[in-house]
Amino acid sequence: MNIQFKKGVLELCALTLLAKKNRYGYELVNEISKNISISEGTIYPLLRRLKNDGYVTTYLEESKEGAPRKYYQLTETGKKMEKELREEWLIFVKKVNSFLKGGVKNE
Amino acid sequence: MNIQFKKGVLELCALTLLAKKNRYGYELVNEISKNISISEGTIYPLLRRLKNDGYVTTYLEESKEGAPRKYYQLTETGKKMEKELREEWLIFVKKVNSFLKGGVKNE
DNA sequence: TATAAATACCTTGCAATGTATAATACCTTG
DNA sequence: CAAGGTATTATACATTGCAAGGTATTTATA
Repeated sequence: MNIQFKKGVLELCALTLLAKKNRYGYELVNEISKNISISEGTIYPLLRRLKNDGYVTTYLEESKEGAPRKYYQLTETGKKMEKELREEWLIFVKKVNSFLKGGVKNE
Repeated sequence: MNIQFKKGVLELCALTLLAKKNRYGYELVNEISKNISISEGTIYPLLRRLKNDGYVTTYLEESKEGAPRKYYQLTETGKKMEKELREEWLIFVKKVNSFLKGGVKNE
């Protein structure tokens, strides 16, 4: 899969999944991997960015299956960001598709 | 507009426009800019990459309106690439949209 | 003639972000 | 206690878009 397509979209995917419920990093990797190939080395730095930017907060919880899990929870800013990014994405896709269909305006 | 969304997509846009007819760099900047904000500093390096990778060939033509124009022409490899990238893009969009609609499989 | 503006091309350094790889740590099972 | 799955983190790297700046040509303006 084209690596470049993913840039910026993974953030949207992560925010979207977190908008439904709190999840831990490893879980996000697995969920996203079902549709888009992705590795751990991608998600964890992304989650740290989201936290640094104030879009999520984190808390630890024990797990019966291994190491403790760090859960990520959207902040209000994060929820707002999720909506904005989603809208931007839909507009962007429309514009690109208008190219593919040969319909460049004013030509 | 989100910069990251553009990654890789601009290449597809350029290839798509070139699939219709040969164009010069400055023209591509203007055409793409009608839909997606883009600067010359993005297109010229991109076109050089396309040439280095064998997707386009170039030739010069005089212009009455300014400096000579460097036209870009798709090679056979370039045409193939355009199709592939287009298909990859459409598949990718579908996958992302399946996230946005909340329909992550196997959940 | 000189100056400005538009056209057209190119280069450099930077920022953002995905990847590969490895290290660390926890827990369960044999 | 060693092995392997679970889970997080860190580092070095590659790609690509952007801003800023530069060059050259033509035409219009002063």
